[in-house]
Amino acid sequence: MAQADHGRTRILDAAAYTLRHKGLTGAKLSDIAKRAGMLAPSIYHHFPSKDHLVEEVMMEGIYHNNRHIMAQVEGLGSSASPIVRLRAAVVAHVDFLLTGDDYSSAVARVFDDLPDEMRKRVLAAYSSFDNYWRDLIVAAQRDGSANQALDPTVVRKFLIAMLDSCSSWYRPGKLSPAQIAEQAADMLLYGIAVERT
Amino acid sequence: MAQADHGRTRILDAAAYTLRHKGLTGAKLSDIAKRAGMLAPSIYHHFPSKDHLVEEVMMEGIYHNNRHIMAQVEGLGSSASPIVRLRAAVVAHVDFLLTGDDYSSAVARVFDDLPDEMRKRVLAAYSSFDNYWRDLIVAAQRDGSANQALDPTVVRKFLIAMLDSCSSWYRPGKLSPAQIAEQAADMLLYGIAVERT
DNA sequence: GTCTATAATCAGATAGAC
DNA sequence: GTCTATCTGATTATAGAC
Repeated sequence: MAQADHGRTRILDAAAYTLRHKGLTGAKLSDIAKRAGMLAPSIYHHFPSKDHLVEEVMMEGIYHNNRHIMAQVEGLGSSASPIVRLRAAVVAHVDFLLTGDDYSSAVARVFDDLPDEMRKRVLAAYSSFDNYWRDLIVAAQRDGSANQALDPTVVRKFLIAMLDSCSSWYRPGKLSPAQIAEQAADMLLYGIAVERT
Repeated sequence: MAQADHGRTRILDAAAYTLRHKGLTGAKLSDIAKRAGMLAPSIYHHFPSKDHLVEEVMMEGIYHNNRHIMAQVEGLGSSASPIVRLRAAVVAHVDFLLTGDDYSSAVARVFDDLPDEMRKRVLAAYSSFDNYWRDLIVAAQRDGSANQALDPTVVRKFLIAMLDSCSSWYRPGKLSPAQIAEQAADMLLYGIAVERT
């Protein structure tokens, strides 16, 4: 990060921002270039094609987010219970998205629209991340602190979709990113209802 | 529905299917036409532009889904408690998406990519729907059966994003649509955790 | 490393025959 | 009501000067 406006990095940042806000086909090369302070053809000096640029943003987004969540969870220390670890992951994920990481928001926004071949590669990179979530959920179930009647895969899909959505609807105002993260964690762990009926 | 392959309807169905599976820009007019059994220019005899066609699919999707959920909830009768009504809405929404309504799945898939003006109009049509969800949530909170510490708007956003996602990841196999719907309802109402810690 | 052309492609839309 | 042929505009990508 010492050299944040080195050409390549400046373009990647501009692409992440533009993909996040305009989607895959909405993000024109000229928009990205403009934000990076250059004209469209100049991008080709740094990247062979729009697809290559997009793919690099996706990979960065996945690894950024992944590293951040893992760091928060593992930072709890080995004494933390599985359910506490799961809660920390939820909070970290929401907080990361809302505190302005364009890369991970870009992934959430454009993933479904990627060309087939690229989506396969990005999905493969994502799978280690998926497994991490899965392990958090399964550990809590084995521990008896999470409902064993829930399917871990279904929980993971619903959970990630729910959390990823916040970057598209959140606007600063009444609630802070940290408060949204707490609400998400409470909702996911304890549900909307006060008690089982 | 008696005349399901009337020209207009055939095109709308084809557009809903194609938008659902390929997204807004991925759904070419030629793809839609092919599925409707004609060539692209023929669409212009029935619709003035791709945008008009897309907008009509969005509106249909919203009203279909809306009517279905309301019918299920109101069908419970006036004796049903707010939390039971909320659960019924969740189940109905998931079940509707997974039992093959291309229109509402198309809305979930392409909404964020719509041109600004159209998105505003679609959002306006959506707002009565949003209010219905909001009322279900607020009623349960007032009733004391839902956690009053949760922000109703945040709950609604997270809830809808979570439920809408299932049409993009669900594949028939181990679990049926009805089972996914039950898992979603249990997750949302009671949470992943067994008890508050 | 960025620019000014310009090519190549593709998709939405139109004209007009049948 | 659907077709063939064509136009138009936008966007990715290339060539080559500076």
